[in-house]
Amino acid sequence: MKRPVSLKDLAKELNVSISTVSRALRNHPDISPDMISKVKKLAYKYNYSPNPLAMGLLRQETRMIGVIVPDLVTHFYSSIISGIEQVAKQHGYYILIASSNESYQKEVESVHNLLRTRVEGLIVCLSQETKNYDHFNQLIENDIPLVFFDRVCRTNEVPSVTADNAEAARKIIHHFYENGFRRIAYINGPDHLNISKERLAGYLQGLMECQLPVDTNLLVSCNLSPDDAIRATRKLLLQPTRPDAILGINDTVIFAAMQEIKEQGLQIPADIALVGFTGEFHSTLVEPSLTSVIHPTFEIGNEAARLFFEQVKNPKSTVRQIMMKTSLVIRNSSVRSTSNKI
Amino acid sequence: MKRPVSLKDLAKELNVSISTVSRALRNHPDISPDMISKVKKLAYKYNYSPNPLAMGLLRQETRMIGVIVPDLVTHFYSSIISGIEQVAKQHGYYILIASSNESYQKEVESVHNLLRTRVEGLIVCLSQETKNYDHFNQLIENDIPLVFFDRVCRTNEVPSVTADNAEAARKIIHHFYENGFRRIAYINGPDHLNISKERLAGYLQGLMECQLPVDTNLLVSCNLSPDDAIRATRKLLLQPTRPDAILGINDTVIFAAMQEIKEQGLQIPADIALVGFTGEFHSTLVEPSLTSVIHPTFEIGNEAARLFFEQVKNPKSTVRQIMMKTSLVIRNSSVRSTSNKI
DNA sequence: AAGCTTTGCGCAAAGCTTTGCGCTGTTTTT
DNA sequence: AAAAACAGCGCAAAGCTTTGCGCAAAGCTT
Repeated sequence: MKRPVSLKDLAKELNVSISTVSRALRNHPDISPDMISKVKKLAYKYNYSPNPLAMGLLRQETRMIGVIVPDLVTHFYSSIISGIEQVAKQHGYYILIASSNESYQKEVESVHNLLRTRVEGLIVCLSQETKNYDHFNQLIENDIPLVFFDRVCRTNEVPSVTADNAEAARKIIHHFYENGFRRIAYINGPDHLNISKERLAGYLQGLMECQLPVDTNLLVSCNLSPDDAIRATRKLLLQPTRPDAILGINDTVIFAAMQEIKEQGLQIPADIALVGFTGEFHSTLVEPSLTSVIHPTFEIGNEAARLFFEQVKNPKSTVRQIMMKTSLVIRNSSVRSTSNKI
Repeated sequence: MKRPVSLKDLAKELNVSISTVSRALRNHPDISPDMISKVKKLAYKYNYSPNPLAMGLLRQETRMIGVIVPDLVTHFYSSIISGIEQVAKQHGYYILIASSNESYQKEVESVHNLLRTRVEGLIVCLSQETKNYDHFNQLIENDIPLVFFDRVCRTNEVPSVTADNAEAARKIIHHFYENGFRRIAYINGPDHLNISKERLAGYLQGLMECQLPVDTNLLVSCNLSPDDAIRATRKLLLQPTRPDAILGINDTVIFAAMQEIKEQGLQIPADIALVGFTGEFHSTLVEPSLTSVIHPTFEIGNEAARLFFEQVKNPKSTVRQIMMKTSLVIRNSSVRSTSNKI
């Protein structure tokens, strides 16, 4: 791999100093028009572009953002990453992606690795396992830009973008209620996650508003793996009186539930209605199509990046929390009417 | 954002020269044990880590790989990216991801942008639109490491990783044949793509081997969007004698076809059998579950990265083409027996 | 024609790291 | 005890860019 041409190379060929070449390329008034055009011509010929390493060293900026997500292969995260990338690009920034694979250990490592590479800051969605948040101290203490999204923490110190989880869960309960469902179960995620807490709160509030009793038998938790979701579903189905509707903390969980319910020969939504969260792409393709809360993933990424650049511009900017509106898309898994929707 | 500590900072605090600090941290024999431990202690205290920009400048390496994919949100690509990332990490490299969004224009831009940031090379899957390959000249002429995967070009100059597309398509035809299907249609992708050509070749060979006639009415093309796939499907369904089986160039296409077929009130696989390509995650969730050729995506990423590092180590290494074995996973969309598989 | 301004360019430092070489002061050799 | 060896550290360059300042030559003023 040949070394790219540098100012030095151009300067040598033109028999001028490096500074002259540098100034010529930037149209500095000290440089004669003749020289400017000669330099630019040569630069074009050799396809010169400034070395970002040198610039980074000089300006103390790398124009790179570290992004940590629980996984790369879920549509939810990749779509958010797309959203981040779009805004980053507009600012001339690149993103460095690291996946925690839902592991606290790997998340901590990723934070350190990314900081070592001198990213200018981090945009992070916490791993499922993460309960301790000390690995962000270094960022916070040194005013290194940091933004959380979806799964967040330390919200009084760190800006974040989340969905209106409680509100969304509330709406789902009302939707179930209006469609005649009364024994509404909820498969929650790990207790320490904000998304779990918020959605649970919405679930409870929804029940209250609909004057439905809270039955703790209808409340189960799982880590977010399909296997554990199946286990949780079985637990629900073993109740003396089965739930007639299940809300899942996300679509992965609800897909697993769906599989288990079918396995047991039950009909959806005749026997049990389902509603998921986050609106993975295949919601429309499963049978029956899945009612789900759609997250504006791309926009969440956009907003997260914008919060990031707010901090880059002003390290002491106020800590803002952005809450994104979700929308409940009603499909066949939660309505008993014979008319097929969507 | 505070500046990270540098060797200079450590040197000043210890009243020694920068070189001494640098050598101490690397256990250089010229440095006394006392000094070494003093330096290391301080470095640990201040959490020192070498500035990669300075190192990059010195060693003329950035330890970054540019990766260009048609999109970020498909499981196929994000999984391959995971595979690339794994091997990259092992080598202490980071990857810079750019999405072409299936646009030739954006692909060309991405190549230039990434080269400007001084990535050490590129791992690329061509966009659907790309028919001209000149934007890779710069890489090839300057021995900058380059690897293609899945959608490839200039294979005598550039190493690549592909799937055994022809073989896979062939096997699908045989599978259809064995299950009693005779009018087998194929929805192909853009003609200029190698994956289109190869799968078409396998389709034709499969027909021949099964002694089925080639009916050009059963051969339609689409760009890879769901909308165009629906259009192509309609065209097939309008035939005087409908096909009784459809092979799609990938799962996105076949999902669209599935939707359209259901829309028209036809049964799968009773009226029409389906087989897809690339094995997106939700294949198991659709109804009926989709028979599909599974690509070893993660391994494709691994291999691509390995080919990349072969070039990094030896710029003149031989141009290798790796072909990965796929596997046909048979589910319900392509078998008429009453016994449910998977 | 002498002095002043302007024009056009080069020097050098800073940002950070590694490393060949040189330089002291001490220890060992004979 | 003088010479040789060695231990332990610093200088400076290289990698690339920008920019304040200095300097020379040319042009201008009166």
